[in-house]
Amino acid sequence: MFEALAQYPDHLALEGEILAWWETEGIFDRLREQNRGGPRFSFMDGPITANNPMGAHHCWGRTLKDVFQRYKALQGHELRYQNGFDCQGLWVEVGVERELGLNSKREIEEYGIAEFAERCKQRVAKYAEIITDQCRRLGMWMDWDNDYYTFSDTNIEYIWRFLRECHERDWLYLGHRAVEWCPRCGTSLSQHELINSYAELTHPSLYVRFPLKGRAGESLVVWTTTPWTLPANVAAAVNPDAEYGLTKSLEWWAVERSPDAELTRRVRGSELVGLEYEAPFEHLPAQEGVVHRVIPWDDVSLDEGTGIVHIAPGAGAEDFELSRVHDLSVLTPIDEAGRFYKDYGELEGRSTEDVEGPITVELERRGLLVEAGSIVHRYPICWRCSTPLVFRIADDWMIRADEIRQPMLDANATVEWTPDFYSKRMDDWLRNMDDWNISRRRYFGLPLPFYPCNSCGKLTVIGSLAELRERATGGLQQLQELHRPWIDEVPIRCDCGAEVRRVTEVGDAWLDAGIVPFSTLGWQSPEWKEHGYATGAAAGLTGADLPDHAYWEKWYPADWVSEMREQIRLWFYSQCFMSVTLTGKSPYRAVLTYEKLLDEHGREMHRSWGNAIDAAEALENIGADVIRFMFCEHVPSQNMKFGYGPAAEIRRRLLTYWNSVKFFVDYANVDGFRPGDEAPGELQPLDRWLFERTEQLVAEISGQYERYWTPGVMRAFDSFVDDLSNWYIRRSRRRFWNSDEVALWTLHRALLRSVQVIGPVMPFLADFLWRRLRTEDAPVSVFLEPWPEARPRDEELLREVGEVRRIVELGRQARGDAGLKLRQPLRRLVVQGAGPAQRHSDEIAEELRVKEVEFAPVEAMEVRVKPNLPLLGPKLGKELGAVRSALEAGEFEQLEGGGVRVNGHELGADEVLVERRAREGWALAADDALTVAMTTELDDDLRREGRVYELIHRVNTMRKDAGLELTDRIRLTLPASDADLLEHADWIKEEVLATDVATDGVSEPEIAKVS
RNA sequence: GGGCGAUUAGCUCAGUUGGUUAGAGCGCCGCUCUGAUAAGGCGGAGGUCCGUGGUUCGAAUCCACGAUCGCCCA
Repeated sequence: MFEALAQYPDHLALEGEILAWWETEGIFDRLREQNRGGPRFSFMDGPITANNPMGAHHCWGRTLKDVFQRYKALQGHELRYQNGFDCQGLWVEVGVERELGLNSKREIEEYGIAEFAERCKQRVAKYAEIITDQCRRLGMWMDWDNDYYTFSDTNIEYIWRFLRECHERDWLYLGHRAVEWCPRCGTSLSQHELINSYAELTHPSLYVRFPLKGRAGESLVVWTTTPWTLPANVAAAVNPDAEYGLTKSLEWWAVERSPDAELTRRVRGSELVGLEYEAPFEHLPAQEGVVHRVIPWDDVSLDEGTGIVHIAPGAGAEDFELSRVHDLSVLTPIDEAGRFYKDYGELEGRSTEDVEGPITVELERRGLLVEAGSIVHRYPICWRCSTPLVFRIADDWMIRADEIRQPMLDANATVEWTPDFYSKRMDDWLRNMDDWNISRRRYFGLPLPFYPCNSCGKLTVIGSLAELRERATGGLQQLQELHRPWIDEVPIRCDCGAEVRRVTEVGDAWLDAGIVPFSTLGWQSPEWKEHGYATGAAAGLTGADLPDHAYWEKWYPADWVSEMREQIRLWFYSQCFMSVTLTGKSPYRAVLTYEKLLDEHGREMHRSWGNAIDAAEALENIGADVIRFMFCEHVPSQNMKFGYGPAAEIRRRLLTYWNSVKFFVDYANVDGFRPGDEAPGELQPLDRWLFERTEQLVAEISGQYERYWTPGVMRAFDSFVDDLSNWYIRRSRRRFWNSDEVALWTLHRALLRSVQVIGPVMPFLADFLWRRLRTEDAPVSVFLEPWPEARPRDEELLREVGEVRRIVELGRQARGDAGLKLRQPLRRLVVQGAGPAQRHSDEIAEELRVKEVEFAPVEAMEVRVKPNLPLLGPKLGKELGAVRSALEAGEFEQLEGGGVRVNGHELGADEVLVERRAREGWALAADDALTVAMTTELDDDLRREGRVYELIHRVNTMRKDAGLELTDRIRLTLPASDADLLEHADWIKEEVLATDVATDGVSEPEIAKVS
């Protein structure tokens, strides 16, 4: 017996059941055991930040990762299944700050860096556990006890090795420049952290007068949206080629920016260069000795502002660059927290926002304000805490990118990207990448192993813990892990003999993630250490081994990685940077990338908008299989609209498949069917077709998995389910009622195969169904059954049945047009243009309920003759246009055998397409290849048969309404007016399972159950 | 300003070598099947396949230019 299926799948319940069963039976372990020693499939998991529970968008990537790992495993590959957690850096720090209610670096330091680090570790441990549970619930099979944690000492040491390599190549330097700075976090951010972090903000829009010296009454007018930068002004830039004009109120503007003003003088920008002016805040101590001049700058825009740009090198990136060219003073107005230094008078200690009002008032008071308003524009904000960023001069540790740029481009050329155009995005990023700013002035992160010596000036970069120990002058006892504050208490001896302390900066978190192909695979580890990866902060969190170099050789580089698109400038980049530096080649061979998750109306998901769906919520309400189905069906290069509406649709679509299985189980059980290896009899044509159709499914789906293209997998599955349900099962229903074991065997086999190939996408449903359908000698789980090999297919048979289905469709269309419902039998059907479908005339007759089927030319009125383009295009070339219009105009002559003569060409029957219309007494439908026509005339016999079909339908509906079982027998009583139907009494009895049928004085048919 | 995508039915989206009447799901209307039945099937309405040029016998598809939107760089 097969265990019966409920009427509808309860996804949540069955997923819970399967999840528990996987666990108790150790299915995943058995799969890994089975594949041990198989060909490797190396997948490298990009670390997920263990700082929050998962959002719905995480399920996208996690689904894809699991789908392809499962597929490869089903093919017998050995996999590592190592999951990774991103554990340190600004992200985690900000989470902990919020948790503790800390709001500045000063408060963190007061709280204590050691305690703060402990809280960071606790937070990571907590969310790693939550994320793990959520991934499990999603059906992800990973080696959950052996995750990598990027804050392990092992990981840190490998980054140290990389940094020392950079130092040996002379790529490391301390950059001095204007950088984007988060005043709340108190650190600069690097190029790849700025993207996507913009907000529409309202800022002041001020037009300010800079009085020119020695030009009585004349002023430059500049425009600024950052009044706080005015106290640091040292120059004004004009476009040397642009035209500037003096207005009647003696103000200089670019002519283009003041088109309506009456100008008293016009000059080129170059003529203004060198003039000196009075800066609005030159009375401040910080401004002492600064000469304010007009400088030329080709990039001065004439699209906004006044065409004259105020320059503050200490508060803007381009301004800073200009300061080098023109030897300008650099005034740094604000400190790490974004507050004014003390030589800025009464601005001291105030934030950039706080001073906006006072500065505006002051300008107004001194008559320097031409116009004040406000502007809404896109402005960069901190990616973690959303504080608007400012520019600051800072000394940051940088890695030079120029030397590695071309090798990285070369490496990227070897990578197979899906979708392929992302390869160009990566190239573009690489061509444009700046030097890598790796330093963050923070607490819980990778400690940069930089020890600059104040006495001899040498920079020592420590490459390993062993080296640190060797060179340490103290502090080793308290070094519990390679994190602040402990690491800061370990000074080293410089080559010159001086004691040197580490710089206080920590590293960019993308160093942590990028080193993973080395740290987790034991790149330079001389020996295998069991559980050796769980070092430092990761101790106790994971049982991961530290493998040896041979292992690295085996598993590097990854065959495949998959992350969202923004990882191009993050993980794909940092990983590639580090790999190309250390090995000269790309760390991954193939990449699958996907876009962004939006809500179901296409808006971004935001917690504050109330439209965000987190993973827990989605899993509880939608279920894992349906979520996975949705992600797999979606084309990854497009943003995806996710929500409960689309989920409900998927659930409904899955019903057809569920019903197909349920149909099989119900009938197999009625008959006590036990499937064997071999068919229990000769396959009928339709069985052979389904057999081939199933082979085709396997081949198609395998091909789509091979190209990492889940939409192709889903399309193949969808069309198979349609063929299975709406052709094979429907056509074969009668055979199932009659316990035809060959049909049951064929259907069973098709179901097993389809369950198997869709298993990677919907693992719960697949195993649930597999467990009901499997034979006793089959593995208990679908994931322990080797992937089926697609055998050579009988394409001819697939085409043949395709043609039959097309004929039936056209026949239904013809019936519909003529208003003849299917219950009314018709006399004759003529099909023209059919090939192999001729072997299926009985099936066609039955589907279309006609008495005779004839394959012959249809006699019909010919309406139009059209050229068969694929044939005639190549043959006629330019002539085709003339032939086409002649045919359209009816200027042709018909030939024997269906050809035509037109414009001097003789075209064969296959080279033209004839459109027809039905004659009187016929219903007709046609496409280009096939024409189907049937007689519409009814005689008494046909009408009577039609009534019998109506009766059977009605009685069966009554049976159902009366709640009878499929096997219950009835007695049927008909009204006297239906006496003529008794001619078909045997047929009726068979169809409604009646022991007898008779007429009586009833007005409507009546049924009674026979006990 | 440079680069990468997208633009197809009311909505959501497919469309892999250029081919006749451009598809699917949802929604709407009508019909229909019925031992899969709170499903299924058929049909209809609804498309200048963003626009303009070009290549070609033939373009949603290839090329160029432009528009709009999204993303990346400057």
